[in-house]
Amino acid sequence: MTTGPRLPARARLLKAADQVLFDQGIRATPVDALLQAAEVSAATLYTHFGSKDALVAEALRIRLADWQGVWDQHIVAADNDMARLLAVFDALASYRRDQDHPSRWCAFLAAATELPAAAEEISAVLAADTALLATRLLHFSRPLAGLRAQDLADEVLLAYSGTLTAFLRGYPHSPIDVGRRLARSAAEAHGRK
Amino acid sequence: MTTGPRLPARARLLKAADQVLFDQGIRATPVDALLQAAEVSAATLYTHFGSKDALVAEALRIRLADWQGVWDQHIVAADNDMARLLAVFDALASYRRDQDHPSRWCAFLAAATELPAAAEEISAVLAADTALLATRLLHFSRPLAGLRAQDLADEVLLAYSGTLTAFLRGYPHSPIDVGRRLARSAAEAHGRK
DNA sequence: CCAAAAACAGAACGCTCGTTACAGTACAGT
DNA sequence: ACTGTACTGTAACGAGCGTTCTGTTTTTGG
Repeated sequence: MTTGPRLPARARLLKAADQVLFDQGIRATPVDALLQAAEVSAATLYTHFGSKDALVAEALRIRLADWQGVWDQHIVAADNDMARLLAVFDALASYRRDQDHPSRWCAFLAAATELPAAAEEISAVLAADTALLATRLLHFSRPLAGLRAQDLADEVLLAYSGTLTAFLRGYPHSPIDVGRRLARSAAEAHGRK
Repeated sequence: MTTGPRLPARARLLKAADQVLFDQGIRATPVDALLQAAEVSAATLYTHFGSKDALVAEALRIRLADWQGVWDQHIVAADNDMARLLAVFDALASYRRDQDHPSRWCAFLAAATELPAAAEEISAVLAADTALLATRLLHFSRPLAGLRAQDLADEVLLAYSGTLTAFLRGYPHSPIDVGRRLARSAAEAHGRK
């Protein structure tokens, strides 16, 4: 534990939210548990965020930005078209290995499921995540599938989503490897034509 | 509307649970809404099931049995190895087309997400669903991938799960078709080797 | 060093939800 | 007709939750 000089209350709250909420469940975690994890008083939470939902939304936005950053790193490290397309799986592996971001499967999909009547704010993050994936995967699909790029991008997004879901199923065959294989064979199939 | 001679209370409850709970959200739907949808009084629910969670569990078990039945039909209708492997996607399409079973994406995955501290009873259904998928897909993979059957089965399960998740994302490119394509190219890739 | 802002602990409020209790009604089988 | 079972409508309870309030203490900056 790198306990440093103790973060300010707002940051502690966001960190606790990210670590507890998306791992134990959003609705299943009462505000009190969050306060305890963040070592913060109730009043502080509500002066900073106004509501639990707003804190959830902010934590989701930050998680999306973090995730995007990790993905970026794996993209620049890739040295060919196929590796760039598959970088999303390496990014997922490294993001999940990071103990700072435990989560049962996917924070965005979980939020959409747990808060169906979610404030615009919350469902917007899942939309943003989906849009980010769709845009980038389409971009990386072009050199591999040409006119069929959209089809390949759809397929890789599906493989990626399936990988996330496999964590929820507790399926034992290292989902990330399976997802990568699936995406690769889809890409090769398009390349052949 | 085929309003028949009105089902008994227990059946009305299970039907309402299946239709409302898995579409609007399990936790998001209060018991009162269920009672109203089933046209049943509170006492009746609790004499029959004992708790909301028990009703959820029973509705999930029935849904799994129904789904398995639909899948069965599409398996026997298939006339070659590839069609049998891909029948799971046709079954999904026909199950979703059925107005009796609306659901935002997948009842079992939703239940696992919404009720993380779920009674053994509830999480067991997701485990049973996963086991059913794993077993059957492995069986249908064998003639297509031989020794690599397990790998292919894992891949198809991932494609299937990804398809379900795509509904939650609201992704616009008919997820079932994408999933089927993905599964097919995985199978062909194994067949080639 | 002092004033202003930020954070604190803890109690309390109001609401929703799951669940139960109660008294009354429809209807089956014998 | 009688008895038991299934069901109804309504009201109430108790717990848990998100949120707010009060007064006090700590931190910060000029």
